[in-house]
Amino acid sequence: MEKRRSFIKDLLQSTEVDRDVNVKGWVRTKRGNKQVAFVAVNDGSTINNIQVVIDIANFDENIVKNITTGASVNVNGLLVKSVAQGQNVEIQAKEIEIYGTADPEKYPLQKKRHSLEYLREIAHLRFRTNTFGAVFRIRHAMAFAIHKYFNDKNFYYLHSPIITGSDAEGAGEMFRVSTLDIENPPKGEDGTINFTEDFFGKETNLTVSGQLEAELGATALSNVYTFGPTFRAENSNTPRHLAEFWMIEPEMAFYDIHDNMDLAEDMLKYLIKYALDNCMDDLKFLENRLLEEEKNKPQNEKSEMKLIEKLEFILKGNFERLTYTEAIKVLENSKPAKKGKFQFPVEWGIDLQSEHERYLVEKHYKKPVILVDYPKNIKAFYMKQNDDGKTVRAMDILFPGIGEIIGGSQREEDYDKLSTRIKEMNIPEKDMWWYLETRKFGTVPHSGYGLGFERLMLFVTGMSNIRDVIPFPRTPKNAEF
RNA sequence: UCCUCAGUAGCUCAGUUGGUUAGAGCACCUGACUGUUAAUCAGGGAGUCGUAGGUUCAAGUCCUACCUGAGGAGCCA
Repeated sequence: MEKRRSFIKDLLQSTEVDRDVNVKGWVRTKRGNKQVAFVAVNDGSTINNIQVVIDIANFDENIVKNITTGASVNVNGLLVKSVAQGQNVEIQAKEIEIYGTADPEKYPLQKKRHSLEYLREIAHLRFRTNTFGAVFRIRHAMAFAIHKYFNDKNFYYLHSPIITGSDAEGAGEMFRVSTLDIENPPKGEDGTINFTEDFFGKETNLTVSGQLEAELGATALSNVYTFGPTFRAENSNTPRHLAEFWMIEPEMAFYDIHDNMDLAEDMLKYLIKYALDNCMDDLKFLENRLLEEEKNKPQNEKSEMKLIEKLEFILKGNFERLTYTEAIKVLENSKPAKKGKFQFPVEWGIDLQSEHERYLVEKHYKKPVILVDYPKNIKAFYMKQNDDGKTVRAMDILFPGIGEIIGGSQREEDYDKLSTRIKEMNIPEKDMWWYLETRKFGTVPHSGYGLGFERLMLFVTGMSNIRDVIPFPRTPKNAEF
């Protein structure tokens, strides 16, 4: 009797009407009068709801009463052309089963729009909103597109370890992993904690980067990428940082820094195009949401482009590529520098501040910028040294509104140069023996980069807080859910 | 971690130089309406004013500390 369940996404596109269908989902709204009720049902397959029309006379009073915002329902009915404006098809209900009621007095979501801050406090339910439905459908699409992109390019997906015994990445503070009794840890004669009694027989932490391990893979498989969770115990309280985030780290043998930049730019464009080709309904919703949000803002705070326009714009042109040294010159000759408007003065050798990056991307070039050849003193030990003795082949890709979305480099493949640099920077060499051996045996020029998945998500969705593009954000003082 | 701002009904917010019984919109409930589209109209219930101290005849309002959130900065992806 009961038809197989259809997804609402498919029914809304169907031209085959006057047939029995079954949908299962959650009630978004109910409208109507004594005779007829209109129930908007959503099953997550699309941002759009299907309208279920209930002839009240044909249904038990309790059923109709319990169809409230948030309730889960099983609907059998006839898919028909809608006689009213607003939707092409709707379902004339024949049977309705309520799986679970949602007490309207207590259900925290209303038909009306909520603030993102409030929804963050009910992250277990925020999936049921249009905004987060859209965001997480896009998040899936982006994750899928990343695998597809690399797979189509002969990259292998490499699982780098989550637990790491090396703290040499230098990418930030780490979370310790230990099974020792925290109240009463075993101690050596000198009073320090004896980690040889710990689970792994040594100090271990959650990974801050899979890069070093990816490099090992690349020295045999040629092209690999990692895509996994990454953990940083930094006390960062910004809309761009998480303590737990997802990072994509491709690593390519026989790639120099230019090949590296080409790949990174191509990949970003591919991902943005994928979103435009596959997530239009959700993007349109998010675009309207942004317009609504900016309605009351003063003109100078409004975005210059609408969301979809902004994404299409990225596809059109090439990213601006220049060296760090050239960027410093541009900044030195800029209006804000001459008027003393920068809070941090510009000079060769400094690490660029947010205000400098934003000037380059948002004011000067007005498009994504790739900076290369940074001073070696402000970059990591593994980056390939240039012949000038001052710079390394590092590259950062800066996006409008986001800042650094990708950081990467050509890696130093020369054993002597690398081990000298490790000594100079006081990195514990004994922990790095395996990394150094790849330079001892059949070393090759190679490159790679790290893409912050949530930063990509910020850009693609137009959301402004990184906590709203990951299902369960982990930030300082917050690990609820 | 630093700087700034905020915390009042389920949600979003107003609340004057400190002064009667703390308000509005939405949501919710009840009623009306023969097809609604954030439905509409009428009525109703709803509050430990973030927490703890302090000043005062009197504190939502002033002071101190703390908690939580947001924005900016640093760290970075």
